Amino acid sequence: MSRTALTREEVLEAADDLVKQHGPDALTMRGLAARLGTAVTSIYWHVGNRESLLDALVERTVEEMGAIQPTGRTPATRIVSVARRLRGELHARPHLIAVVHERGLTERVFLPAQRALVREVHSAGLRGARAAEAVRAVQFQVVGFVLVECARELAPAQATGRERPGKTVSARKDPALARALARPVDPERLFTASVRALVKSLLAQGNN
Amino acid sequence: MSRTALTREEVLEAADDLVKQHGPDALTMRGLAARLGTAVTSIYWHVGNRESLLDALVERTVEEMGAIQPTGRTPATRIVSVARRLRGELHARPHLIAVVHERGLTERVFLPAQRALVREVHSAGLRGARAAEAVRAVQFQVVGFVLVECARELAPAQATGRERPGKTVSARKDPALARALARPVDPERLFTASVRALVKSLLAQGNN
DNA sequence: ACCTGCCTGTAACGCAGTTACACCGTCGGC
DNA sequence: GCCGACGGTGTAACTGCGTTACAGGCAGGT
Repeated sequence: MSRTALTREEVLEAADDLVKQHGPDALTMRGLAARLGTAVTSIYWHVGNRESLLDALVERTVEEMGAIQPTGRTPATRIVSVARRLRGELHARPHLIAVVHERGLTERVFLPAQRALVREVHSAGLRGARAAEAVRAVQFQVVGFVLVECARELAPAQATGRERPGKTVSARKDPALARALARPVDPERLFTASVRALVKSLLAQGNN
Repeated sequence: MSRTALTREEVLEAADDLVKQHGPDALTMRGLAARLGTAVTSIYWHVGNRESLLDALVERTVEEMGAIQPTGRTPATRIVSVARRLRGELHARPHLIAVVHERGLTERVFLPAQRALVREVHSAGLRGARAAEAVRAVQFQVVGFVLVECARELAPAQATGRERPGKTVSARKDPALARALARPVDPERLFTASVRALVKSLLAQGNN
């Protein structure tokens, strides 16, 4: 009956498609089996269970991302470029973020950028623990930011809440600020500004 | 039969307990009913459905957190203190983070610190869009960091991966860095350092 | 006495992950 | 040629989940 026998790779491919298109919740074992024109048990035979399937998907996608190369002249701009590229890669795979987060595989997503960051931080003159701290600060910053972004996208009518108007003292003194805070965030802009600010401080010698 | 009639508040309280102790996945309608010694339908009568129940829990907890007061002398240290306190509050409620994140209510969790941040940023001399950007950068930084922290805690044997030893160029030149990166992260330390670095840059005038 | 609104319980529906078990084909050994 | 092992598939079930249709119970107003 079976067309040419089912392979693990086929299963992963179909699962990846499903998750890419409709998110991780849409990945059901029965649905996957139906899509492949086979029975549930075959899926289990090839990939174990849903958990392993998701793990395999994460691994697959992270490898597909590969390493990240910096561009720019100064170490600071090169680090920022790495951060932006990492964010871009992650952002292009929102489904991955969801899966990774709910499975606690965040470390895994740190790695593609790690080596590049180490190199740049080092060439900026940072050594030892200080350098490691800088690398990790940037990693956390990027991944954290992307997580927040993804979470925000899930909320349609975010309903910024019942801000009683004119409540904040500064709101009166600085209407421009109030207006800016009322406007929706421009994540790209905010991200670049944040990373730039963070990196600038991290690379400055002798601060604490 | 019923002891003294079931009330919405009782339901919320029990649900809160359940989530606090065993995480949001442990909150099942049947389990909740059993814990309250009542039937499932009563739960539905009082809170609508699981979604609304979770929403109500988030609302409850965020209100319980209340506003956050800064301490310290300079605006920078005061902002850092707000960030640390917000992190502390969130960290004391890991269950809340999970729920909030998977429901896309991240904005909600930004608010307790918002007013304090606005005030401090303003008193540091930032105005208008620049000030708003600074406030948001700190908010994203804090919440993002906590999200990453929570995700990491879910992964028991994180398995930092197959780092082929000596692969990175800098690993040879800077063994201290390699060692520091191999060690587990100290989140508290890294958080403070990151926020401090970010704030320092944000408050510096005339940078871009 | 009866109706109405609030509240509770019984029993089911549909869908999820998972698995026990029977089956079918192919291939190596006799 | 036969037979058993093994890789792979299919049927049908189990459990547990959120949710709901429906049948009441109990108070109070008329």
